[in-house]
Amino acid sequence: MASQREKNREYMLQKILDTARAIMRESGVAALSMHELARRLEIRPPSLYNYFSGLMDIYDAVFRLGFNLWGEHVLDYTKDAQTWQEEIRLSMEAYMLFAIKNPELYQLCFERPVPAFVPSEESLNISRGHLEDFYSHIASLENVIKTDLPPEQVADLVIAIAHGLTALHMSNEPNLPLGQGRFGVLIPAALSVLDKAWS
Amino acid sequence: MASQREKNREYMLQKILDTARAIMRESGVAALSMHELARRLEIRPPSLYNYFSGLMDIYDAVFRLGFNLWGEHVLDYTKDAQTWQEEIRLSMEAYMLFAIKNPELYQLCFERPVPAFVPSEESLNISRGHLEDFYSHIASLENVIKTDLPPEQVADLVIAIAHGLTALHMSNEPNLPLGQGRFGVLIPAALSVLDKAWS
DNA sequence: AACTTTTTCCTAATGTTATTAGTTTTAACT
DNA sequence: AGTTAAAACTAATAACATTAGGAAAAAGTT
Repeated sequence: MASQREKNREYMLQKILDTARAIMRESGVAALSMHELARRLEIRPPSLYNYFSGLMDIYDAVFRLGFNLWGEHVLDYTKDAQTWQEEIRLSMEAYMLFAIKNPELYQLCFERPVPAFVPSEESLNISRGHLEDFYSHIASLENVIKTDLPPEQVADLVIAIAHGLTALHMSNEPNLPLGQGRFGVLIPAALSVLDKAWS
Repeated sequence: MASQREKNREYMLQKILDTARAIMRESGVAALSMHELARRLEIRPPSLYNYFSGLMDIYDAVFRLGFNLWGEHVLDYTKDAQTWQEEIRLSMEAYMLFAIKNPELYQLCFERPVPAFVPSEESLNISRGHLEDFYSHIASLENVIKTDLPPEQVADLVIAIAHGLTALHMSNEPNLPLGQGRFGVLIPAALSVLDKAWS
């Protein structure tokens, strides 16, 4: 029983976030501005303050959206893993694939392209939650991965490799699909190294 | 036989770059502004245009400075390596150490904290030169590293791991010294994995 | 030491941005 | 149809980069 007013508000909020993402994707995450946003929505900049408390609040909403999509994406992409090698390969692929498919969300969530934007505590908690999930996922593989490293370090090392490969892929050949390009091609190489070391 | 005018100019150029680095270090790379710079130098903002063509030109000069220092730093830090393992360990340590000691240069040179800043061709060529150096360095180890990967991929994988560990160290615990913290501690772990895989 | 010239610095102005205050319009609810 | 709350507007402020044009200063020259 959402009132008409609530429905209108929801609709406008959605429209603002969609437009914000479009601007970030077209012109870079940092190109988002209240003026450009208002221009595309055919309203005056101050009207946006009826929906968000400021530009950073819009970034924060997109940040939260990004991590929610990220959570679903990883869960779905890694769901059929049978071995720890597959688990780690799919995790790395999921990371890079998310960046390729949603460059604006990847940049905002995993890099720091807008220095003035600092995610709110609430938003950070969402991202921390996903990290915890990954930690316990790796912890459940403790007995099958043959290494002296504690499971948190195994997880952190995997995260670091995935992040390194993805960051360099995105800054060199962001348009090449998964598995292609100077760094995109290296996920199997990284996995083979881990496999040889931990089997 | 530098004239007085040339000496004055050199002195002021140096003072501007030093102050720019101080601002970036204190308040973040993106906090650099002509106004703040002029404020600290006790001049009016337009006067800065006698020395640089604009804010982005100042970023470019610091970028170039950063890569020049980076080149010297790596050369010096890795000079005593005896084995390929040591070579790679020192390379990774050099990367993270440079970031810890010069966070403002690391961010500007290896991340993209100021989206409006795009390094000039001249500056990019300097950075490309250092990459080439690293490539040929790794290529010279081709016969001692036991892997099917071509040397460029070995180098890229090492770069990606070093970058991933460093980026995450800097966004989590930038003040902890080399070898400490969640990601700072992982260089030996990464090296052990590579050693087991490629020995 | 006086003169000339170039460099350096300044003031004033333009256009961009985020944001706030206060008011009017719109449209939902009664 | 009337009431009211939401959502839009205009106007204004303050920070910023940058340009134009002129004043001041310091170097180079006689």
